[in-house]
Amino acid sequence: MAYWLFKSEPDVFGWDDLVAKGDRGEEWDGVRNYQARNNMRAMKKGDLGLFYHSNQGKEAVGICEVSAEIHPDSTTDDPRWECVDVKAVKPLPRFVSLEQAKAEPRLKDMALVKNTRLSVQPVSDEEWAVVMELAGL
DNA sequence: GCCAACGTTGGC
DNA sequence: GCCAACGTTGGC
Repeated sequence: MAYWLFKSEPDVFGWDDLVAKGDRGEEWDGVRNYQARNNMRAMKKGDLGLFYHSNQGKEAVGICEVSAEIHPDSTTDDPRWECVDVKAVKPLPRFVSLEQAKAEPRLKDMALVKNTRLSVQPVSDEEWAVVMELAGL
């Protein structure tokens, strides 16, 4: 199983919004970046991801799960853009901030730290384990 | 609100 | 196919 990180601005669509969607989850639409899309193409149903609040909070707040694999993005007619569905699994007992990630040597290569503008990122097994530790899981 | 980083677009 | 111009993201 692979791990990922999904970025969203809480003002637009935050963790609480995903939780409100329940088990059906929500389409991760609106991605217009090839790298991010390619990451979504690689996702399998059941993969887990960190839900990260960009701009406000700047912290990972919860764990979500890929509930549907890649399919066309319903918000555009452009066939290039596809997306997956995600659903909330559980909130993190302790949020893990960007600041913490930057301060943690084991996370120095994390895409979150190195490539701040990428909205859908892969997370390695090792990075996932460290984040879980910081989150109190 | 500013600006750096970076991706995309379009002229040549 | 290169590269300048432009747009967007996201941290600060």
